[in-house]
Amino acid sequence: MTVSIEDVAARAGVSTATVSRALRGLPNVSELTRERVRDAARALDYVVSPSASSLATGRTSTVGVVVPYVGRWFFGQVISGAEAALRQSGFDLLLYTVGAEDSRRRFFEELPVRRRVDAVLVLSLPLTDAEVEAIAGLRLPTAMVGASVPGFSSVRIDDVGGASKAVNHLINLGHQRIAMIHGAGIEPAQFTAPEDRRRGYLSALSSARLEYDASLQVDGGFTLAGGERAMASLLSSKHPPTAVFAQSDEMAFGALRAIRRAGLRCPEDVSVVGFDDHEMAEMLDLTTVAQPVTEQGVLAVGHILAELRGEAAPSEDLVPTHVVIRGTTAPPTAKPMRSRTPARSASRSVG
Amino acid sequence: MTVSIEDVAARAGVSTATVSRALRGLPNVSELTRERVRDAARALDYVVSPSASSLATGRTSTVGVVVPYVGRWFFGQVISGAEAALRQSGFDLLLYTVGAEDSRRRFFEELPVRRRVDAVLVLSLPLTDAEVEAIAGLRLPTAMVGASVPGFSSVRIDDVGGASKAVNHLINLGHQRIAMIHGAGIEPAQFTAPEDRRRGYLSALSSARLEYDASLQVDGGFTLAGGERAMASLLSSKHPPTAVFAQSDEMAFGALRAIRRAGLRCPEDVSVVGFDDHEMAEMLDLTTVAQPVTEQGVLAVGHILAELRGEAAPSEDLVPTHVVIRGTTAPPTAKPMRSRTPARSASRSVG
DNA sequence: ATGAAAGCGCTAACAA
DNA sequence: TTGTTAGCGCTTTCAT
Repeated sequence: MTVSIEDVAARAGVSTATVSRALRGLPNVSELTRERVRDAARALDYVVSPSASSLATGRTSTVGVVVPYVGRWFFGQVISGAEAALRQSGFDLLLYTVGAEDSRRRFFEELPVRRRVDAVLVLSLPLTDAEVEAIAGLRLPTAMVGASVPGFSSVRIDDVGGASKAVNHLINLGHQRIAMIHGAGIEPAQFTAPEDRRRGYLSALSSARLEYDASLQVDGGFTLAGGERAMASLLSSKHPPTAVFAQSDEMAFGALRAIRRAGLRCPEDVSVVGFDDHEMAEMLDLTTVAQPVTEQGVLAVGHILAELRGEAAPSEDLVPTHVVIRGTTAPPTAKPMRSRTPARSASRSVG
Repeated sequence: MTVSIEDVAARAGVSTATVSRALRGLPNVSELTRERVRDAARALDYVVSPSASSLATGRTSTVGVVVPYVGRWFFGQVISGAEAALRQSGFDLLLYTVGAEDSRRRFFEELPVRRRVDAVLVLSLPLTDAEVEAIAGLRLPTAMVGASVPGFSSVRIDDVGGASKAVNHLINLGHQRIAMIHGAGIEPAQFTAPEDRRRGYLSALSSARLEYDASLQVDGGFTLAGGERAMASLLSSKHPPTAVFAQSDEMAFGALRAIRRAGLRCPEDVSVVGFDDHEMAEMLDLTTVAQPVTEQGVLAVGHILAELRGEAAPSEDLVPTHVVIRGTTAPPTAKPMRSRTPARSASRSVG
């Protein structure tokens, strides 16, 4: 029923070995034979059986991509980049979504990628030590995006630099009380973004000799709702900030909503900077720190392909970010926001 | 180096056939032997070789998922649902992104899924006749999401019903001039959503005996920017609508931006309803038509699994939608928006 | 440059 | 219930 290499060999009048060589473009095949084989293959509509071929070679031409969620903009973009790069090199992409706790546990316990893939790509997944060990036990080229683990290739953005750029932007506008909505929760150590972004925040503040106020740092759990809660709590503190740096755009969106619901305006009453340049950031006119996204997927694939070719040892990429200035940041207004009564409105200067 | 079924057989003191049977849970294996085999396998950390096994069986335990883009919320959600359902049944998911024109062409020409998958899932991809034929030539169980092709299983939402619900909501609020931002561009015939949603729109209008005005239908190309342009053109027409039904949330977001930029307010000046219940719809307080998303992926997988088991012929699912009322819809205000001067505001009656 | 043949690791028919 | 054995379709020495 299905046409095999033997059929092609018969039709081309050569051995199966020659068909194999000819079709894979190996040298040591005369151009004439190669052409004849190609014609036969085309005529029979022949396709190699990947299973037979990987059984024989031990290679699968497949890369496993492990990701917490598809469906979140960021991951989707990175996957796109990775897939394009893989496809171009003749690799297939096997997807493993491990966002849910049980699927995650199962993945690392059973390691379904075993024997199925030549390499692994782990996207933005903060791994526990045990998980790192499980992956390492695979002894497969592995690259991480958004996390850095010794012994593995990784692609990350310059979180420290990005955060301080964001905060510097606020400082340059004249803000002095700058809060941060962070996402440092119970995440395992490999997820360095929250800590790095905090370091960037702190270093920008201290360079500008601004006072350090621990109460200005509040957890938003990297979610929209969390960002909203965090902002609400900042707005109801005794001495609210005039500007907020959110460690992610989603939290910034939540912050914007909290501001709106509080009857305040952004940027007039509070400035907000996000981080990511989420697809909706432009829509919401959010000033934010942009990072190359698709590109990170491409770079990560570059690492594993190089390792597969035996060309390179694991290495790390740090890709740059840049601030995109939009409408949610402005100089602080002259009067404190808690006195927004009509009577005094004349006392306010813009910018 | 790698442990094979023979090693397990040796250790368990049985034949490889028995190991195979025992591990796959086939009957005709005594519980005692099965246990011994399991122990041996566990002790040796044995995993079957998928390539060997599929070479022998002809099955791959893999399903190819073809999608225009990952990275768009909707597709990501559907993929999530599909992946979970597949994983649960022991299938792997091979991802094919064919959004770019060249990757799409390559996919349908070379059909890289041949010999690699047991079934195919096509997500929200309007296929040309030639493409449909290519897929059909695979002779593999195939399911479509968001499109319906004779001979294939499909899962779609009730676009007609959803659209008319949305428009009825506006009508019930008292609107009379209701525009539609659609996405009927050059899409191939399989993508029925734009046309179905238009039918729902028209039927709601005619049931309410509202006049038909072709100039109220404008193309937004299913993108945010397109929606913005479409809204801008509606707002600059001689007789602007008081409400707009956008065929997708993304276009609705664009419409909201156009409204804001025009210095108008939503819903005071114009009401807007979207379609999808995009993750950002809540954030933007957009009234919209919600559809089950993840579930469509699950249902589609159900179809192909049933076909794989030989249990069912291709069939179609039509899943229901419901309107989620949020803050972008309200009764039309008493005065026409082009005369937003206090003097004339009394001259208009509410719906 | 080409061919013969031995696997790769499993499954499934058939025997026992 | 278990074992024997013949493939599944390819790649890769090793000869020629």
